This record gives sequence, structure tokens and C-alpha cells, in this order.
Amino acid sequence: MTKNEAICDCEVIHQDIVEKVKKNMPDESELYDFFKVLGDSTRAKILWALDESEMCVCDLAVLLNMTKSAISHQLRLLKQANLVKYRKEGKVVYYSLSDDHIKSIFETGLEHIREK
Amino acid sequence: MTKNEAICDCEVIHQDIVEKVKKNMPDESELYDFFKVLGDSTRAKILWALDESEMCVCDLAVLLNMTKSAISHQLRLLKQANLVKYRKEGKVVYYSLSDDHIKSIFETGLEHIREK
DNA sequence: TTGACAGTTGAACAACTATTCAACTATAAT
DNA sequence: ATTATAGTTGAATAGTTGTTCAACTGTCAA
Repeated sequence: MTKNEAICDCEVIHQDIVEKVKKNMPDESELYDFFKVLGDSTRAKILWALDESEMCVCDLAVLLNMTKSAISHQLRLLKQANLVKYRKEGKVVYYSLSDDHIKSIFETGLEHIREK
Repeated sequence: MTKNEAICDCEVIHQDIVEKVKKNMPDESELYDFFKVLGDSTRAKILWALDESEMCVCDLAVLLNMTKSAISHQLRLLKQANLVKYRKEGKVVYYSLSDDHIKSIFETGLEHIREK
């Protein structure tokens, strides 16, 4: 058992396990960013809706009973995370999902909460 | 096109689509709570680690370079969300995943971020 | 060219939340 | 009994973030 040098306020109990897990831990901060984006219920609902159908900003605002501005702000984050894409048609901007991983993640999530 | 009664500041452009999507939207707030729990990187890392191996609070604190207190607070939230379970052995409390949905969600997430 | 509407954007605010700190319980060992 | 360590807990703090508000751009129609 060796004293830990840094912030941690305890001794290392299972050094071997910690080492093993540390090796296999992916340092991909993108992964955590990805789940952070899913972590807001407004964004989750938008993704859920877009999984059903392509929609414009107004449609989403009506559906979720929110302002266009609020929706637009969240769509920007979803765009940055490469979760949605868009196409313009005159004044109207149509958003849709950029890939289908989101659907399977939602489905696994539903399985989880229904198994109780 | 009918004016929307509530918060939304725009007219309904595609009434049919909004109606259709609204019908199919699950009102399961548990689902959004579930993703909210995953949305914090500390909790995501804890879950990732526990997917590798059962671990005690100290191990997790050393692994993530955080205090036992911080880890313990997050473990409480994961417990409430039924994502982890624990067993006591003397002074030591060992945590592990309560089901294996988390693993498949992480794997789908990794697929997503690697496809670019 | 003027008005109306879809959508975006930046700043400000309010609400939320992760971490810290200190005090505490419980178990084990000397 | 006393000391040491694992872990928990509640309150406080500090950082983060979702929404609002107002101003703006771009497109379409009269």
C-alpha cells in the first residue's frame, strides 16, 4: 500500500485493479462530451423527434412548447456534436439526424428503465 | 396554419408532422433522467471503470484523482438511478454495475465518435 | 421597398450542480 | 479504550448552463 501523491485522500487498497482499469480506460474526452449533449432533456427530446421525422425549427418549438430561440440554441450544440444536420429551403431550415447511433442508444436506455 | 396558444412564438408550419411526432413521443421522464445521470463525466468514468471491475471507493478516488467524498456523492446518485449496486466487506464498500445496458450504450457511443 | 416571418446570435440572468469542507459513523487493529 | 482508516452526509461555494430578451439577417410576398 503506497500513499497517493495527489488529490486523493486515501491509501491505495487494490493497486493491481487500479492499474489494470487505468490501462483500459479510454482517454477519449469526446465520449464524455457526447453523453453530456444527451444529458439535457430538451436536446434528448429534439433528437427523439428528429428520429421520427425531419423537422423545422418552428415545428420543434411547437412540439416542445418552447421559443424558437431556445430551440435554436440547443440545435447549435447538437450541430457542434455532429448529431444533427440541416438543409435550407427558402426561409425554412429543416433539421434531421446525422447518423442512426442515437436511435439504438435510446432503445437501450428504454430497455434499462423498463427492466424494473 | 393556426396560431399556437402557448409559449411558442411562431405559427405552425407542418401541423401533420407535429401531431404525428407528438403521438409517438414517449412521455417517460425516467428516460431523460437516465441520460442526465450519464451526462456527467465523473459518473461516466465511474461507470466505465466499474464495467471493467468491481471497485471500492478508495480505488475509484485514486483512479480518477479525486477525494473519497466527491466519489461517494456521485455513487449516491448512481445508486438512486439503479445503475450500481454495492456490498460491504468490513470497512470496505465494493461497488459494481447493476446491469449490463450501460456497456452497450458506451459501445454505441464509441462507434458514433469514431465514425468521422 | 416595405412588411412579415423563419431563424440566428450574444449578453444577461436564474437555476442547477459538482466539488469542497468539516463533522460524523463504523469497522479493525494495537 | 484508543487510534486509524473507509466511507457517508449536509451545508456552502463556485462553476456551469439552459432559457430569456432584444437585436439582427435573410427570404418571400404584396
